[in-house]
Amino acid sequence: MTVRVRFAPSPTGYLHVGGARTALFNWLYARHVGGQFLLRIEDTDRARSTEEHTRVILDGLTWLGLDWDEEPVFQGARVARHQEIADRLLAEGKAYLEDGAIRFRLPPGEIAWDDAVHGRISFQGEDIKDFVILRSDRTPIYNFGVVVDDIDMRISHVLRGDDHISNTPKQIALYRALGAPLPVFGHVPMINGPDGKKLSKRHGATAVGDYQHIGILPAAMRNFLALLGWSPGGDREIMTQDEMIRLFSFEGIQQKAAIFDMTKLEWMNGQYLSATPAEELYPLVAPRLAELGVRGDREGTLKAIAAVKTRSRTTLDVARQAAVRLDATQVQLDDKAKQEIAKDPAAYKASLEASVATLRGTEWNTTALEQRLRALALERGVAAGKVFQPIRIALSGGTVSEPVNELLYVVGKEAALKRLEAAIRGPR
RNA sequence: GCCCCCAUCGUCUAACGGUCAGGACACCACUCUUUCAAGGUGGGAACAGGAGUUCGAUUCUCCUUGGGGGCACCA
Repeated sequence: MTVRVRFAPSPTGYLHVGGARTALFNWLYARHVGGQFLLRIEDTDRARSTEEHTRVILDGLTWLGLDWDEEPVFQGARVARHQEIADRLLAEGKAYLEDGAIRFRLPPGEIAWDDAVHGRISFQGEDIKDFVILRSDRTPIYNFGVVVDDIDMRISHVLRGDDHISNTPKQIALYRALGAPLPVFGHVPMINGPDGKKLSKRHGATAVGDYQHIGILPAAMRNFLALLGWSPGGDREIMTQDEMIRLFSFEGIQQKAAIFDMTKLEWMNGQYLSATPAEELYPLVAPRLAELGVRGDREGTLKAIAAVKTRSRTTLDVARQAAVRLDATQVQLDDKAKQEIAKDPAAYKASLEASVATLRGTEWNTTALEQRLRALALERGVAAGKVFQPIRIALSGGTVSEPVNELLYVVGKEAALKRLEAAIRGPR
């Protein structure tokens, strides 16, 4: 039997991280067993979904590196089919008419299934009310539409959020009434905000687009999401997509809701940033630089990216720091830098003057720069830091950066000397 | 109210009857060092509670408590 799993988002114009994770689990499973990953879009007239809304979902999945195997199926396009099946149920006496709507008659008795993540879950038919499958205007209700579509799509595994557990017995009853074989159901736990409540907009960024926007790399997001509620066992943290596919299993899925930890996501993003070559980061950073009004040539920008990426947590960070290196107008003294200068303005100035004097005749590579500045410190009888830190401040406006010799190199000789001279002329 | 799910450091988790309960994020030291980050070393930090089962329970069963979800002519 071919495994066919599907992700079924509502086209709300917004791909929630919880949904994205469910999609990722479905996708990982499909790829793990060599099956197919399909999409079923839960659009209806009521949800007033648009092409634009659907686009956001598909783009989000693509951004995360998830691909699908067949054209997405749209619930809204299958109304005639839903009506046909509902009428059949009505004719067979398995459903009845009430106020013009068709209501499914829920048989008594146990309804249980072996959940892929929870194990056996059992409900009693008596506890579940008969439910409407076709409204009086003959449009289908979700619980009915999914079942008909999933049967027609030959879905073998339904992996979805925990919040669907109580829908499952209703759907199983429908499968039975329709004489269709049951898929494997699996319910993955929710993702909660820091307060333990369902992750929602008031917790801040909850859409994958938000994370893309603040400069999270898709690979980092994917890795982080995979580890939220799933574990391959052991101590693995950073994994490639292939490793995740190879290691994925339902047994590793947690039964407990997880809390979204932004700090860890940023840490993970930092890991990926450090490991990603500047060339790959360039297309992500360049547009940010443009937004900041910085234009630099590709080569200079690449140098700047390489210099700052290990100290960054997001591509936005990278862009901000690169901007300072590429464009003097982006330099702004921060509070710590001001304090540092204020300790002894005269010494700050004197040190810079001495540095400028030696730097003018220095060959512009990191080795030579370090040698000359260290020699200068020796000459002046001060610790190396006394020479480096004023330069760092004058060049970057802050007290934190890559090693100063590299900073000088990245900024470039002409621009660096200009900045140093400006700093000597006057703090402002 | 009824039904269902869940419960290991603050957070993400490992453990599948016998471990000094391990790792990661965060935090705190120390170290490295021209600053910071990274790295390295070390530290504090958890089995919700109570009954069983067992020679032995974090692990199996039941109860309590606590959290979450669902009970639409929404999806």
